[in-house]
Amino acid sequence: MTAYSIKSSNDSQRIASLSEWEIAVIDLFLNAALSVGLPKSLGQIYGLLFCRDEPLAMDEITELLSVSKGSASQGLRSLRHLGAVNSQFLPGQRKEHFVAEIRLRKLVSGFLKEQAEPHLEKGKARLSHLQALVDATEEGNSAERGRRRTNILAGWHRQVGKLLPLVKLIAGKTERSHKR
Amino acid sequence: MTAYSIKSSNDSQRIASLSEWEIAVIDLFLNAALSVGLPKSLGQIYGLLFCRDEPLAMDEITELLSVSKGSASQGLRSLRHLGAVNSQFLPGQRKEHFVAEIRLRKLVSGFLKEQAEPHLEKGKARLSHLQALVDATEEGNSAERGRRRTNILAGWHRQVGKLLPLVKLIAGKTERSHKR
DNA sequence: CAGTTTGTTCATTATTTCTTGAACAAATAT
DNA sequence: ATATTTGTTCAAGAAATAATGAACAAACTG
Repeated sequence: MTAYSIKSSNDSQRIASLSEWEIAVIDLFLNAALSVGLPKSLGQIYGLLFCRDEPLAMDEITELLSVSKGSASQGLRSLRHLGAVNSQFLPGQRKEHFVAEIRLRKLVSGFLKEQAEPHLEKGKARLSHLQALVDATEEGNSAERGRRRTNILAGWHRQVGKLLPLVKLIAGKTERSHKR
Repeated sequence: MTAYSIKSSNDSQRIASLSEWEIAVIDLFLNAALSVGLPKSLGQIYGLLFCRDEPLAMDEITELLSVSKGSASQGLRSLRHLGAVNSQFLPGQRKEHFVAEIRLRKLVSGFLKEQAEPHLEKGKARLSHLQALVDATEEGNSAERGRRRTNILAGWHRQVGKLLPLVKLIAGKTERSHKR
């Protein structure tokens, strides 16, 4: 789980090596990604960008992490969708360069927006479907039970709908400015 | 994704069939489980128990869902760890019987306790490790950068630590009593 | 205590998910 | 226009994860 090219000390040349602490950070994000159900390459890429002050281009990423071009391309796309990285085209440079978003609030809300909200939406549809099925059930124990359960689910749905915005809020609440 | 034995109407015999709305509920929980990174069998089992008023035994579960004994056994254990099902031994009955926990607050807090908190704990250890690595880095750009990043991570860690208890609270906040 | 019933474990198998890399497209440079 | 650089897509392979079922253990039963 750790096989990058380490660089012992001085740091001036742009790419081609990771310091030990950077490797540890990358590994940290790798694990964090897995634990929220995202592919590990997303974690690695974000971790690397998180370490660096200067924007990195895709080929620097593939080299430093030894991941394929395909993974880097797809990974960066997902990270952009999640709002976890931003890209910029430096004037004069052909390549697109990537930077990590480090504001926790943005990370959390991006994650919720991409991962949680779509499920909530689908849930709404499923609830109606369920409602219809219960209505189509001939009266009896089952129909009655179905109604009770549908009500519970609808209540949960409401609750979670209220919860998400609050989480976003709180995640940014006491956040201090980080000097760059 | 839907191949249970459906039962068209009247419901009195204990097991051996699922009504249409129950199948829909089970499928709903199957999807919910996958979306929070749990195996689908957990979702199915919970979904089934959620539908029923009476406690079910393991063999009823395996039969109704056509899952293996192994899956049911392991699935029920996980669900118990998560606090999502409770078991009871009815007097006179040999078999253990299972019931779904339907209080959202309990479900959320169980989930967080089992899934999130351990990661937070590990995170603490990782942060110290990281700190050590940075301290061991010879002074220069990299060390300075490492310090800044470590501070950011420590801040996030604190934030998330504050967030979790709040989520648990809010999840139960306005919950109404559901009649049984 | 032999015979059931009930439930767990774990090696194998099946399924799902991720990664790779080569082929392609788009944009810039010569 | 042709060649080069940059980035995307997607089928095939690799890796990770979950499900199965047979062998086992434990607890009851007569």
